[in-house]
Amino acid sequence: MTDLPTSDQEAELADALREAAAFRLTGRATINDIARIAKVSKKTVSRVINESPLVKPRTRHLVKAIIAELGFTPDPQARALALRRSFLVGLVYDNPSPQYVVNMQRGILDGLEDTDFQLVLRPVNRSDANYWDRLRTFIQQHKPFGLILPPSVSEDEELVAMLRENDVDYVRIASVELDTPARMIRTHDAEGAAQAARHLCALGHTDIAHIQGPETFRSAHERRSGFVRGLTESGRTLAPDLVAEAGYTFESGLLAMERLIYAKRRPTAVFAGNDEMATGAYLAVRKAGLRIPEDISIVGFDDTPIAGRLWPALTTVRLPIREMGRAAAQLLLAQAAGNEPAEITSFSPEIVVRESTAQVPRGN
Amino acid sequence: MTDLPTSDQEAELADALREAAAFRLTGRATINDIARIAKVSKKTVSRVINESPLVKPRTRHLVKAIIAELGFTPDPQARALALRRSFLVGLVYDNPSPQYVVNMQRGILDGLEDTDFQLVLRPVNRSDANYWDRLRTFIQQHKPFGLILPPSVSEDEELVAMLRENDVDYVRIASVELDTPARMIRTHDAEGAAQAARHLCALGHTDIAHIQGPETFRSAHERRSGFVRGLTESGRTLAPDLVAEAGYTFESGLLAMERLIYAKRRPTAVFAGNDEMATGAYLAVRKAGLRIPEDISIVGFDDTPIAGRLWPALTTVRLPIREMGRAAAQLLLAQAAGNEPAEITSFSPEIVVRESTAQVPRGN
DNA sequence: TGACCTTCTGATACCGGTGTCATTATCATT
DNA sequence: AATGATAATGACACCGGTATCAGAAGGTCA
Repeated sequence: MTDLPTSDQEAELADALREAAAFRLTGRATINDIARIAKVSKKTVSRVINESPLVKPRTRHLVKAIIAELGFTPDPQARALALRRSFLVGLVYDNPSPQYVVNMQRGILDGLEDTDFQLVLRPVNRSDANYWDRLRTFIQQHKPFGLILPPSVSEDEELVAMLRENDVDYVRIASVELDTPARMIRTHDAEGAAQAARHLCALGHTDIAHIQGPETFRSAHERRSGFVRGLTESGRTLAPDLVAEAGYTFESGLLAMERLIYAKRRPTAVFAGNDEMATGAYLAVRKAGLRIPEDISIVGFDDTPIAGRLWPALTTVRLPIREMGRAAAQLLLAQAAGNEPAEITSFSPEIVVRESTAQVPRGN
Repeated sequence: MTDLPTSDQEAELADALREAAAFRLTGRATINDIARIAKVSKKTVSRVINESPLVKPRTRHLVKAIIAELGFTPDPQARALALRRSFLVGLVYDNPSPQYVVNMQRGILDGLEDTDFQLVLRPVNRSDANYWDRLRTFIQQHKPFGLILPPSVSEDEELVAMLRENDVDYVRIASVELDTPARMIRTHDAEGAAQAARHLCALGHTDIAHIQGPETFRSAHERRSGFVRGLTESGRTLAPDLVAEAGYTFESGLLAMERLIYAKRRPTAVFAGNDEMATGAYLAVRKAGLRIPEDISIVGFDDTPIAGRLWPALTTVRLPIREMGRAAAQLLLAQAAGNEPAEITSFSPEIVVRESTAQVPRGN
């Protein structure tokens, strides 16, 4: 009965809206203003904002109408204070590839669009002894809602333990299964690397080298072991002297490639652990007066924007980094809403064949 | 007399520190805890935190000692609520060059390091009609401490007016003088472009083209007019049919270069308005089967990381983007502290000659 | 010594929300 | 119509800081 529209109720609503309209230009409305105009307590308004089921539909409609009329949005600072938790989402990274990070940022921003959450950047230096302390200080001060941890930060179990202690949500992005489906985005790097191996083998290469990422990155291991698996499937092996370790950076890729070029047996194809190192490899090949792909084929990993800008365009293993960022943000929001996905969100990389790979040169 | 150290005072301090130490592991301290232990009111503690001169030295030392002992830091959310102003610094950008933005981010993060301020990212789309509304909503909700406005957002006077109305500090980064020294970082793009012109003229080029940035960017104008000035000084002119407008993006640079290559009179040198477009130009030149720099010399602008990763390495006009970001952050902090610089902070670009430019080809 | 002026300090309200818990409507039952 | 159970609401304290303003402490001067 009570919830049927009655002229009585409509009059009440009209009255309130009139009052709201009059209030409108006074400045920004607060929960108190809404409560006063709706003639309810601020707690009831708070309930409406938070979608509590404990509000009579009639009341809810009235309050919502006034909120809409005044364009009211709750103050994030006040909420943060009361909830002991802010609306910041931190992206913590120690990633040597800037391209990777930008793309991830974009994805996270996509996922956070039209929410109250703000993305804040927390670059760290894992090799710095007090990186840990600084991050803990940040967390305890700013009480971020959650953190997004791309590789390799995602692999730091101590860090994660600290987050749990401090009751901060997080999402880990990694190439191995490290956590529950609610807290994890998985990439199948090994599979992508195996595809790269198959591609090079299909082109007839046998002297195949690998520029490996740093030992401290799980992804570097995954990519290498997947690559080895792919080679094995095709009856090839990865010769130990054709593996050069580098640091996922351009410069280290350049140096690693130089070592390979001047090795006893020069490879005809190289798989670099990421695009950044592949770009360095390009330069080393050019400096040596060799041609890509005629003399040496190169394959990268990630498919960051630079891959398509190089010449010849880089054949690489595409990881949908931006989409991963978006998924990570959404996963964080889902945690907030209490929704636990049943399965790990995972992304499978796929090789993108461009122009940096070709048949093995004759005479080899 | 009162301020001389007395055994009495030392005893008081020791007592308080003992109590503080005992408190230590109870959790995170608040201003109330400090006040209780120091036996002063919270307002006095607040005064000490805010460096108010109205506190007796003796009291100040006592309170500071306890703060240090407990590692207390004021809660940013509570402060934000009381001050009606948060500790967020927003980077608002609508910049087609991701490299530019990353570098700027880094600089800002450098400048904000070890402060309470957090960098939040606000990418916008200036051509989107409601970009303005979204930004206003952000500002009114999150009450950022200040915003950093790189080109081209910095040129939007309406936006700036809105910021003033809402009492938000800001720093504008632009190639023209748009504001007071306290709110402005200036780059002398025209001078950099003139250097590019002189460089190309010195190499003997006469058929010189320009890939211009979008009309909506002041920097595009500055760079073009500076370039024209440089050419004029050397007795050359910029032929209208050798100007191609593009959008500061890789793809648009590619298309613009293609137009130039297939123009009636093919240029022997091209000055691109930024590195992103220069990268596109590289690809167009390669696709046409031409060589850099033997057939065509290319100069970029910005010196983003990609410049050194291209082959041949790109000759470009270096803008210290990261340093500019740091300076912008520091300027914002200076505004907070009430320090007004007397002169505009400005940065002069400088040409970096690499391998993409050479003597004009024989026969031209 | 008392009047008066500074310099310090603290009680209290406030910023704009949320949590707790008691109280009031509302409804189904008997 | 009275009863009890459940749904809906509000009073009040609280989150951790800052602002206001009155009052206390200390110093100067006649």
